[in-house]
Amino acid sequence: MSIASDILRGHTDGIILARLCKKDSYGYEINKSIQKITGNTYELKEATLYTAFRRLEEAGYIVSYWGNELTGARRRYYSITDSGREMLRSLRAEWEESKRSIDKLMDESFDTDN
Amino acid sequence: MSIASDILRGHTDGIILARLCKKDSYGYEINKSIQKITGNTYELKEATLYTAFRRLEEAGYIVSYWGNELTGARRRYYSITDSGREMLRSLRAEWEESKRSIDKLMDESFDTDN
DNA sequence: CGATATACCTCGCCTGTCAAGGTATATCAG
DNA sequence: CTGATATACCTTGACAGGCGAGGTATATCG
Repeated sequence: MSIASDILRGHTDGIILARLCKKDSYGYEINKSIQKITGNTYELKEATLYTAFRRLEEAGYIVSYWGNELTGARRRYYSITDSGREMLRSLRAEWEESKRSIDKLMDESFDTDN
Repeated sequence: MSIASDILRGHTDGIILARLCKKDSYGYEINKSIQKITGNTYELKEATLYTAFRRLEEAGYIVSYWGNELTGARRRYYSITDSGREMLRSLRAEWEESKRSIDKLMDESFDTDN
């Protein structure tokens, strides 16, 4: 099962930052690791991924540099900044909070008496 | 803390259907109950709510009818259809699945060895 | 030599959110 | 009686993120 793009939206930035918080990486690798971790459930389309990189770099959350591969295609590496780490912290908190809310709202047993 | 609109997106339909699965209701009441349940964390803006009703009704997931209030402003009630109940089942499943994936991806302790 | 994997990128469409604006009824304080 | 607030509905247009479709280049393997 693949996840609707409307659900992906809003998590893209956090997911990328979370990956980069582990280690510097590049587009292709990040994409593969996301697929691997989720067993192909969650997939960022390339266009989505690269627009996200532009957005995050412009916002100062990541910086990029070219790798010096001696063979194969060139890679553009990304590195998370302090400001990016802080953003990530806040996105994780938002995720926990929204998860709780959505769980309540989607739960069939939950009820109000208003 | 309020939740970013990019996270709301993708859950709006499911949340509305979940509310209507309990009982027929109308826009204003649904909105208030969402706020109450989540302690004002999750808030659908009116414009968003009413666009969602149009969308869901056009898709055949809900039907509407005017209430016969003897006093106060008129209310348009919504009722979930069989097709809507089926959609809700599938949205709940998608939520569980995406929650698991995003949890893994946002988790700081999780790692790959690729 | 053609297919496949790695690796990058952009353009333009589509869709859902929402600020801003509007309508109408009822209640309550001053 | 007047103004504020709550209830209750609605539309328009701007905006932003996802992504289909298209493109480039290198390396490997049958």
